[in-house]
Order: sequence, then C-alpha cells, then structure tokens
Amino acid sequence: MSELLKLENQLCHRFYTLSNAFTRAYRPLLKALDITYPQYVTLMALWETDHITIAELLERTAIDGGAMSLILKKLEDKGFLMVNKDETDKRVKRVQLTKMGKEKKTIAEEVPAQMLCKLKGMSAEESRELVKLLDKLGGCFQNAEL
Amino acid sequence: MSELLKLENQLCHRFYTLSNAFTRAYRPLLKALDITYPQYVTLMALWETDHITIAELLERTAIDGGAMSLILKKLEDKGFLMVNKDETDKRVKRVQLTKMGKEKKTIAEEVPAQMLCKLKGMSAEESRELVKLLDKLGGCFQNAEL
DNA sequence: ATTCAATACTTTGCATACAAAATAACTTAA
DNA sequence: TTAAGTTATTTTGTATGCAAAGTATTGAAT
Repeated sequence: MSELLKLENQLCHRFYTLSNAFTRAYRPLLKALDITYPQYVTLMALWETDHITIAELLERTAIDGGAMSLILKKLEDKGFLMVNKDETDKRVKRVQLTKMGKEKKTIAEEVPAQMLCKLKGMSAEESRELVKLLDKLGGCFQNAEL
Repeated sequence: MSELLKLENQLCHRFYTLSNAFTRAYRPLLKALDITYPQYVTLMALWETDHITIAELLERTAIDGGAMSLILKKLEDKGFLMVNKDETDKRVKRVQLTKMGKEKKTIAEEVPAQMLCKLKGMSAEESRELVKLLDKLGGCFQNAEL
C-alpha cells in the first residue's frame, strides 16, 4: 500500500473536513441573522469597508463570482444591502449596506466569541502558530498558480 | 471597528479559502482519471480498504451521506466500482472496486507527488507541525459537537 | 470613427454540502 | 407476535463552488 495515497496522510482531506466543520459550526450561530456562512463572509467584508465594487468584494472574500451574484441578490432581498451601477463606469456595480445591514453588525459581533468558545481546546499560542502556517500555505498556492 | 469581525482575523475564512484552493489545485491532476476531488477521496478510501459498507465509507471520508449517494452512482457509471446489498443485513450496501477501479490506483499514485510539487514552499518540518495543529483543531470540533 | 481586446458581471450546467423528510429493514420490548 | 424504536441509505430542496459561455461597456489601436 503506497503511504502517499492513504487518506490519513492527505493534507487536503484535513482542509476539506475542517472547512466543512467550520461551516457547520457557524450555521446555528448565524441563524439569528438568517444568513449562511458565505453571506456572513460577504457582510464581514462590507462591515469593514462599505460601498465597494463587486470585484473588490470578490478579491476580499475569495468567493466565486458566479456565486457572489446570487449571494448579493439574496442579501439584497433580505434587506442587508443595495447594489447600484457606478455612474462613471457602467460596467461596475457598487455594493452598499442599508441602515438595517449596518445595524445587524451589532448582532454579528457576538458570533466570533461564540465560535471561539467551541474551540476552547486550542491555546492562543497554538492558534497563532496555526494561522502563520496557514498563511504560508496560502502563499504556496499563490505561487503555484502562476 | 471590532477586530474580531475583521475577515483577516478569521480562522474559518482561511480554511474556506485553502480548502477551495486544494480542490482547484487537484482538478487538473484528477483530469486524467476523469474524477472530481470528492470522488478521489472516495476512491482513496476504497483503495485502502475495499468492500466496505457505505456507512464506513461515510465515516472514513467525512463526505455527506446525500452527496455520497450521487458520488457512488457516478463512480459506478464510470466503471470504478459496484454497489451491492449485503446478504446478511439488507439495509446495508457494500461498495467494491471493479478490476478497472483497482487498476486506476496506479495512475492515482502519481497524484500526491504532483500535489507536493505545488507546495514546495512548505518544508517537511512545517508540514508536520501544520498537520499536528490541524488534527488538534479537528479534535476541538469533535468535542464541541457533543 | 471602426474594430478588437480587455473589463466587470451574469448566466448556465454540473457537482457537491447539508438538513430534513422519506424508505426499507432490523431489533427490541411488551 | 406486534408495535415501536433504531439503523442504513436515498431523496428533496436550498445554497454554494467552479468552469465556461454570454452580455454590456470601456479602452486602445489603426
């Protein structure tokens, strides 16, 4: 049996599993906001910087363009934001939080702490180390895509 | 601006991004086998231990049950495997590689090395440390689900 | 000014993820 | 033994992720 092909030796499978675990773990926390995890990511980007173009939103969130179209529609229907054409360049659309969208940030601010509760097993130290390695891995992919 | 809500401070977003990056990175490598990443995971489990039940396959791969139904159908259509009812307990189904499915393992064995090439930036040392932290994080989720 | 290429988005088609409901087949308790 | 509960798997409905094709606009070259 080639060791390299074993599931337990796959870095990728750990990411697959953990990424899904995060999405699942967020679901109940986001229920109060009535949004999904990608919608939450989109809103986080906007709470940080409002009135940005869709292209900027795509870069910040790393969400797929096709998916983003639908996500914005849903967030618009739910009243979180508005999407309007840029006056200068009509190809461009800008996304802007509504009053309600801005207000929901208060509720969302509870979410990260609740998530941290679920991860009590990790020390702050380990967390920092993990983030460092994750970012390094992310850099590898950047380079590999060239 | 609450630091906790910033995208760049989210562990989850890094997993989201990296998990997608892995799937994208595998796509061209799996093209020769004409399978997707979850289908590859399913086959890896079977190459390691053949003739297992669907429940075992679900546990090993951490793939969703509903998704697995479709994945098995597709892999069966492509001729990689067969699904048959267990004689003893008719609720249970067992999955078994075909001759072709077993042979494809030879081709698949090239894949992990090709993926490692894409990740040259990480030292073996860092990789081990990363896996250790990932497994610890995975353990946290296990506990949180109780 | 016309054509061609580059941008910014949307749409389409396929493949999951996930919760919840539905089936079918076993097990157990009364 | 029959009803009730449990287990294994599939089905259904919603929401992405992704590649590729399509649309609208702008910019650039001739």
